Amino acid sequence: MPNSQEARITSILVVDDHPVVRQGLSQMIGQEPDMEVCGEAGSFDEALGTVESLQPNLAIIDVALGDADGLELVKQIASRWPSVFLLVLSMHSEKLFAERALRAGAHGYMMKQEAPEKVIEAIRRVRDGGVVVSEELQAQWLLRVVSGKQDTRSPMETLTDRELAVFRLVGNGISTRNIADQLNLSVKTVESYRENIKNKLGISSATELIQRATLWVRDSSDG
Amino acid sequence: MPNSQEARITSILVVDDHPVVRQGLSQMIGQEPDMEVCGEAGSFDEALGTVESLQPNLAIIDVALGDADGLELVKQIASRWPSVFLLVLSMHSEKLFAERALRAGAHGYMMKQEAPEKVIEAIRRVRDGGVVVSEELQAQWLLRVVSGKQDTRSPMETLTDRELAVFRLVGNGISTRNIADQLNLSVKTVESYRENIKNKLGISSATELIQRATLWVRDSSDG
DNA sequence: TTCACGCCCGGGGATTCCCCCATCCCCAAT
DNA sequence: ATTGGGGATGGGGGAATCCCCGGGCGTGAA
Repeated sequence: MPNSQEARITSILVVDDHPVVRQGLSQMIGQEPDMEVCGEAGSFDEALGTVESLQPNLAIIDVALGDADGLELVKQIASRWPSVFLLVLSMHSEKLFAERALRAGAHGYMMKQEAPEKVIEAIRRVRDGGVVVSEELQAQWLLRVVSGKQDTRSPMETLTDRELAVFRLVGNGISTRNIADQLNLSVKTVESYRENIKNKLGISSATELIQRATLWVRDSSDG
Repeated sequence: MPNSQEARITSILVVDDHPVVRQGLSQMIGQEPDMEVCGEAGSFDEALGTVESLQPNLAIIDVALGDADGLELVKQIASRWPSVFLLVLSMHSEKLFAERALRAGAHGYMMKQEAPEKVIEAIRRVRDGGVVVSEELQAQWLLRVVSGKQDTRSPMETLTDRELAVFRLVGNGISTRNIADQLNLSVKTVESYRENIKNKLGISSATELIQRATLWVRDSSDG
């Protein structure tokens, strides 16, 4: 069983709305002998279609697919094709998205800032059934478990997946109505999310909300 | 059809804090016969160093270099090595950064969402001394030239004192009502100013106005 | 003078804001 | 099995705003 390489090659689907990033990942993966890129997708719907038609062993997914939500894509793929391993890639801090990604059904989370070798290594570990998060975050989670129930999370980390998705779209300059259309929700629901966000972040007005969201999207940091 | 290809090859420096993106750009460029990647940089300082040591013909620069500001890098390179052509790449909408990039000294602005062929084409046009922005923005700027006199001023400079004051307050997250109180004006007056600003800056919605004002206030305070 | 333009204000319909609240579902603790 | 928390979804309704339209008033330039 340790032979016959052909059968062991991991087929990978790359999902990112930036062609440049897809190209980079495909190139990196193509240089490895034990994996290959079987397809690419640049949008939410395209990703679902290609997962169905290509049946990859693994998918690499960006959390920010333009105005679409990568975490939502992870949830849908995880529920409809549970055998597909999922590695989430993002430019955002792990503190904010790693836990959400894993809860959504992903097997690993990695930042785009990481070196190519790290990404390749992460793919192998996810493919082999492992879980990938940064060591700092692992240590932090362990600490949280050991030290009891201290909630040391920052306000941003208390946001729900949905709230965070709305927050990101607000930062992209999308109106409440368009956010509702984008997420297939009622305008009233989006309004509720915006209120919740404001409460959790200690924001009092809509203009401040747009401000904070704009700066957050631009700096892609946490806090 | 020309000869002596060697002498015509454009040497390019790729500046981005994400290795994956550098890999993608390098790969795309490497497939073209008339250009090559002579180096990569992942940070502000590294970029300055490699420009000095490698003397590339052209540099592709991301506006978001981690904590550093890509536009500031553009300014410095443009002033110290004026012969280096600069193409700014970003994941953000052109409406927010394209004009800033050009005024900082870049010769082109392109979004990462664009297809690889578009990026390659943009490199060639910048290399040949051209300017690259999206067609929509070109049309918008042309319209401004045609409709009025040849006003080479930045749209920001066309704002009147009052409009600028309102713009600054909007960027600080102050509501229309509070702006009116603060300036001892009617709410309707402030609304009119906001409308005027939107017209002059080519902004269509209130959220975009807050976005633009927020970003403007942010980097007119530290830079 | 005329004319352009900056400044100040208003009407009015559409939309959003903002604070209430309700329902449903899932899951965990009791 | 019951209770209770939290998340997701959305409604009501009054206030505030957005957004396009318009008007006056002053000043300086043609």
